[in-house]
Amino acid sequence: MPPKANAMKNFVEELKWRNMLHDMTPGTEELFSQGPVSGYIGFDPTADSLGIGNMVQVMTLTHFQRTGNKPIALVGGATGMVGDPSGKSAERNLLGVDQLNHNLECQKKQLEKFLDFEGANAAQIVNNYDWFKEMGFLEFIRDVGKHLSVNYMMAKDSVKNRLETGMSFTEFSYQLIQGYDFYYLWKHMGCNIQMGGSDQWGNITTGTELIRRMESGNVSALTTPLIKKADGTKFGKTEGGNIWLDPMRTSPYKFYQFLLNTADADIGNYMRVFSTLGREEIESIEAEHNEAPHMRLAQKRMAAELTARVHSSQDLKKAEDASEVLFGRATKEALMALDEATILDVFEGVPQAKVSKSAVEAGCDIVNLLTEQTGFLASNGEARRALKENSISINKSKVAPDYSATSNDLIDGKYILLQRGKKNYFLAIVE
RNA sequence: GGGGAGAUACUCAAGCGGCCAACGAGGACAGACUGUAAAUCUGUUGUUUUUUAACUUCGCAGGUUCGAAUCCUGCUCUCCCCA
Repeated sequence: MPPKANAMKNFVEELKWRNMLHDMTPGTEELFSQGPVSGYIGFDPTADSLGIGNMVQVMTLTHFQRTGNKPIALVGGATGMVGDPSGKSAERNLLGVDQLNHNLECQKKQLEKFLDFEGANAAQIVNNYDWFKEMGFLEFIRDVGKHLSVNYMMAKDSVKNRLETGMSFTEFSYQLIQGYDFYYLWKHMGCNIQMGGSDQWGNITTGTELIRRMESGNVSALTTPLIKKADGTKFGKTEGGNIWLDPMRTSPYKFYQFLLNTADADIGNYMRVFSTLGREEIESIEAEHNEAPHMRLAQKRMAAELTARVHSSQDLKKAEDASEVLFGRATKEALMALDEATILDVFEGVPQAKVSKSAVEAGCDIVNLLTEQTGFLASNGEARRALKENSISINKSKVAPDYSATSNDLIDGKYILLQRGKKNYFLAIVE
């Protein structure tokens, strides 16, 4: 499914115009000028799904592959057992082995969707547990640990920041484990560069240093800037929590909505990072967007592309339909025309309650429907207040306080969409 | 251990015997406006079939009083000062 590599464009150049280059070791550009490169990025199995934040690194690999290079995605079966101290102010709790393996498997499946496993520069997914499981402690500290000084390791920010508050030996040794990964991939798979977020710079350079000291190897490191919103807040988080790639955690609809709500100030940057569109195309979309920002062409375009890539084009279609019904000028007619499956999908996650059919057929007073029948609103007083505010809609049309719901209001003979204001939905299932 | 201050609705914070369902601010929700944005303006924010009405609420339990969030007693908790 991922697009084939296009004409051999230079990866570093590609990252530069996408604003995705934060730092790289000297000699990195020469490395790419010599032909296809094999490189890797590691993923930490802290959860059983990748979050949208991880998409930055997924996209780094995607751009890497599209410029003709061979990507390796590493899932951290071994490193996950230890815990990366980077950016953490306190010791991490270790995950149980079962949990870890579960997370690993789930992340691996997700990663498989994004890379191309065919052709000359086919992607690979590896698990560092595979080469650590055989290795004994003595072997490791003798063959690997001997090459780096504690002084060197202590100079890393991830360690330095913890000297005051304390840090276990386990976390201290994390960089060595990750460094050895790089060595192993370099030695056995010809991997010449490790990439990652800028917070990984320290860990990555431990690897390049290790390779230099162990076998005088010369490899590169490259990091991408941490993506954040123009207002300085963290990307990928909402009041509702993290945005996940797993549809069970974050529905495709919510995923789509999250992207659609991107601020104008961020959209240009996001398009560069998250889409595979070329420079000219992005610039022309931006120009068009600036002509009529309220149309949010850029947001729609990016949300569509990413939703389709992460989920599927069917999921995208549903998300777009759902958005149209919820936010567009969808009329009562459009809503009434929806089939049952779409309704359930659109209103998945919307609070629901069952209402007896006989009550509705007899004509159900609106206040009663809002409170006793459904529990949508807390009290009769609140319901009356809301009605007075003209904020209650049934099936997208406003209703007066003296309204009575009847079977005419049923969608597909069994649903009534209640709404308070624009954003609060409630689905009454009548049966 | 001694002394002092306090506990009020989602949060902060007035009230110190009747006019208190309780000022005000923030938040939240809604309406107008709008781009499913921001800002702004307006309204609502204890329950009860709209009410000049009733009921439940001001840490907990009692008491004084025609009447208490407001006074008294005990309890619980929080904070501050001196040891």
